[in-house]
Amino acid sequence: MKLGDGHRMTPQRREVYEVLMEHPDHPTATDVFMRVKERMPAISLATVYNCLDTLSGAGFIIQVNVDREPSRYCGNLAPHGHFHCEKCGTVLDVQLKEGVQASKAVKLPRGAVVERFEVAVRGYCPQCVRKQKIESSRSA
Amino acid sequence: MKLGDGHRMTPQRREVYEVLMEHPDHPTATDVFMRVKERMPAISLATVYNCLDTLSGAGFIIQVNVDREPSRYCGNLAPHGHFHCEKCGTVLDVQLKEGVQASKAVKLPRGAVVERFEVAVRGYCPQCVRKQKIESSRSA
DNA sequence: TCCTTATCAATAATTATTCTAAATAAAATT
DNA sequence: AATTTTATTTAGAATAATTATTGATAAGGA
Ligand SMILES: [Mn+2]
Ligand SMILES: [Mn+2]
Ligand SMILES: [Zn+2]
Ligand SMILES: [Zn+2]
Repeated sequence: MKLGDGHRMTPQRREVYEVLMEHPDHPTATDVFMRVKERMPAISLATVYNCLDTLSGAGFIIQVNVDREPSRYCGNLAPHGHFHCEKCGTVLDVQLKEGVQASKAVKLPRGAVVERFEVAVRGYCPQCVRKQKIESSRSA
Repeated sequence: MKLGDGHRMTPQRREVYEVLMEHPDHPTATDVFMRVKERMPAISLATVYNCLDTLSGAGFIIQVNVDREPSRYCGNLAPHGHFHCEKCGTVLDVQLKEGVQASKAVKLPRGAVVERFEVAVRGYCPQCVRKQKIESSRSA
């Protein structure tokens, strides 16, 4: 993996990247920090932030924002949307259906240039919905 | 306008709401603060935050998040997406084309319950694109 | 009226993130 | 190889947006 721009693939960057690939669960910077620390105890949170920034700047990973919550990071480079569970906080990749793209989905102002298109769905994940149902049936 | 829940429509809340309706340009909390302050010099930024929170909690306005930037607020309750200009920071409402809704646009995990569906487009607004073109043609 | 709840504004605190500065390391140049 | 330059890491300080706390004030209901 080359980073370009005179950026080097350092051990820290490699670990950060590996961790993201091993567990594609959209961890936060702090999550990544804790995971990398297991194998590289001397690493600092600031370095993890730097690595995540460099890697996303170079296009190897994507920064995913969930409202005002801490940013999460995603190694899936295919176009996709995100589902955020409001109960348990899980973030899942969701595939965009065929033909769902900026120019098709919204009426863009004439002359605008599109750089990015984001689709986010918020709600309750199947697991949380199931639990909720069980609880409400018990109290009924 | 009733807020429900025992929440009152106070003068501060009314001003905050009015300001949002007068200029539907997706102002930040600080923008709203500055605008309200003109007519209500004693108001504090914290109160503006409280009002924005109460109003969005009650569903009268929508909190719009632009990456990690400060939240913006929108009085347009119709379903719509947002276009963010990466050059000048403008946030524009964009209409969703017919049939663009969560269940149609993405392959949701089976059993998930949708609460919200957000579409964001990032890029350069027509004005910035025009300026850019003029500049590049001048230097060419 | 008395009691409860809601609100406001000031300020402190929190949180995520970025910046600073010194130390280290790799790459490029001599 | 030695020197110079550039990139990187780290710890800790700083920042910016937002939230929580608190004490004072104001409604609303019994
Ligand atoms: Mn993803
Ligand atoms: Mn809007
Ligand atoms: Zn869940
Ligand atoms: Zn613009």
